[in-house]
Amino acid sequence: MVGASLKDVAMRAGVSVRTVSNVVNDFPQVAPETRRRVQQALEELQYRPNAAARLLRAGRSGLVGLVIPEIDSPYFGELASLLVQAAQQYGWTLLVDQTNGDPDRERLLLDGPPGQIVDGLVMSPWAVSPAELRRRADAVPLVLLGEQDAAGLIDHVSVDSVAAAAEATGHLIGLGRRRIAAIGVQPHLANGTAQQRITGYRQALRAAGIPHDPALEMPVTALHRADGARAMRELLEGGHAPDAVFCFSDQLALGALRAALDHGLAVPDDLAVCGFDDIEDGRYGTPSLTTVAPDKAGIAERALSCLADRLKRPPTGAGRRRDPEVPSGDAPPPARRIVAAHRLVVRESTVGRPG
Amino acid sequence: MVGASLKDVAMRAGVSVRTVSNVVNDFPQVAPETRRRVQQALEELQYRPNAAARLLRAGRSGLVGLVIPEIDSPYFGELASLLVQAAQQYGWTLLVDQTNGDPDRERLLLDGPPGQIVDGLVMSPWAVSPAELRRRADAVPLVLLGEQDAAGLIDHVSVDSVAAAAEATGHLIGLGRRRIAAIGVQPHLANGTAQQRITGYRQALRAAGIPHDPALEMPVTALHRADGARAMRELLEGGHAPDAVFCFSDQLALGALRAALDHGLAVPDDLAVCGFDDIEDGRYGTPSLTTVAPDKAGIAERALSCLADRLKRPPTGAGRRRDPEVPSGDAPPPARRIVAAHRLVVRESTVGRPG
DNA sequence: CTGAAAGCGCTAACAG
DNA sequence: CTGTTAGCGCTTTCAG
Repeated sequence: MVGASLKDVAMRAGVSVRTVSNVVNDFPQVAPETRRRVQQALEELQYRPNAAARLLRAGRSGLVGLVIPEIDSPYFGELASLLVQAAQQYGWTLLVDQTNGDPDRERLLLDGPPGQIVDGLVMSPWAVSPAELRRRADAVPLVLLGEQDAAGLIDHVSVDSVAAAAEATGHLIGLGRRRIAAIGVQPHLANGTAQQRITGYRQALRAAGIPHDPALEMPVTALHRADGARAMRELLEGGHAPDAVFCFSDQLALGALRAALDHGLAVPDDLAVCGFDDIEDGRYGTPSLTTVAPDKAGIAERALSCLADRLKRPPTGAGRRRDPEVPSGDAPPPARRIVAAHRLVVRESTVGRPG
Repeated sequence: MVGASLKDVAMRAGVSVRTVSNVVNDFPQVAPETRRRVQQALEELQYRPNAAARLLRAGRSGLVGLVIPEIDSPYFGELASLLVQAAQQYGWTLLVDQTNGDPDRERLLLDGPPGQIVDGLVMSPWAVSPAELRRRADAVPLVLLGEQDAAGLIDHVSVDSVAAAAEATGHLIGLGRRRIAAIGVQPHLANGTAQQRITGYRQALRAAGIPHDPALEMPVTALHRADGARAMRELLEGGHAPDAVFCFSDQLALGALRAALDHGLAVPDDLAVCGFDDIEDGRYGTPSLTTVAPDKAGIAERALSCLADRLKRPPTGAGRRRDPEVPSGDAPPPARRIVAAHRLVVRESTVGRPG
């Protein structure tokens, strides 16, 4: 006893499957009396439309996927949660998967079951290049998250990292700091996040006439607390002690903060610390963390609305026909680059306790 | 140009779909030469098996679902990440969804697209009762996470929360504390987590001959930092100042910690704080947090191995026939209750800085 | 307004 | 070893 099919319901109600289908899908052209009978049969048999069959035939599952490098990681966690909720507004169910930044897994999720079953995908790529993603975007409507330079190839939403990093650095400069370190350089990653943030950082220094010291730009392998702590320790032990540090993520900042405290430094008096992401831990730690807050809700909302626009076009399913000779009438709309808002949130780690 | 089907490949290779299917599924009985030809056609046409069709026909998608109340929330985030990785060992792709503890959404995910498309489900229910879940477990193999009393109805893995809470409380008592508060009572929730932890807490107090003071047992509406901070403030302002507090989650503890610090208390001297979950924030905060560490990797591994056992039984797909008259030979194995390990991790929030 | 029937892409009897 | 074919459950065209 696994589930009743349309046929079962049709037999019970004494109608054809067509009519049952019409009722299930709320099509108007059904006589009230017929509809009633069908609905009763539906109820009695506990009918649930088979998602696989629907998908095969209609090419729509009502599912959208979110593919991110790490689910644990407060930033992506918060974003995922917001996307799940935003998706409900569109009548979609959002499913999340994790790549760990592994290129093979990024490809697998795109090509395999999740990518095929889903009506559209929101993805934050770390390893696969925009050009390669572009090819898959023919198969699944795709919206990218993050700063990688998709160069107009794919729909894409992110904050202006260059400007945000410049603001954060400017805030530190405004506090009178001069030896400002940057933690979070990641030359090996395909996504341009770190690249853009270091650019903004340097811009702000230059604008203030502060010479740029490469020894203060710390690379990391990942954006976690441990990496931030390690970088801070190196800075402190290397004799390059800064009087402020701008970290490319809150997790890095939290790690750096802990390392500085362990080192006997007072924050913010000896060292001002600024992060990026505005995760919850930063708000409740001691001292609380000054940070760049991307408009996460806005990012979620705009990513999905962007996806919704793509999905207005014909579904990829059933009646589809792949005929290279006959180009599909109207060209797809050009890729969009959406810039989400951000703001600098000043807290204790740069200005101390109020009162 | 959406994708080549088996038929397309068959035509190109000059064989039947059967043979192509055999090659794709790595069946041995294919002549080497034929196999080669087919493989080439596969390659040229960039063939990807259609997941929907496969699922419809074979009743297997290779996907498993994880349904949790909140994706943001470090504990579930870490668990989700571990489950994603463990699933790869089994050749499954794990998809995560969030319910916010909403009963309707819990049901929806079980009945609708995600629940139907997936081969099995790992779920941490908050609102739907075990009895109701039991009914759905006929449709999807289901493994529960957390403490709710499934009473032998459904496979189920969790730590021994009573014992763990007693250990944590015992640690506080061993430190010489006597006015030990508990933060995290949740009488309204269907999952028995809070209930079990308060039970362990009281057990430990009783064992130490410490009278139990209801004014020290603080209810919360959610397990977040803000709730922990609020409860702590009430405790402090209500004149019931404790000398120690056991919080039912690390997030609560982190919130309580911040509130205590804001209040001018020294931790652990004036107030010792212990949490539950061992999330990363607790390890890197100042002071670092003493906590009960559930063996998350073990939970993930055992949940999936449990699911794997269920999946050895016939798939729910295609050839299935629902005939109430003919009971399916062998009864399903009885529900299992798996207890995962935990240990108390002592850090600064109860014993101060070492050295 | 409703029925009959084709077929989405795949797997797996059932032949040969 | 390989070909033919019957569906899985659904949507949808085409007729009434």
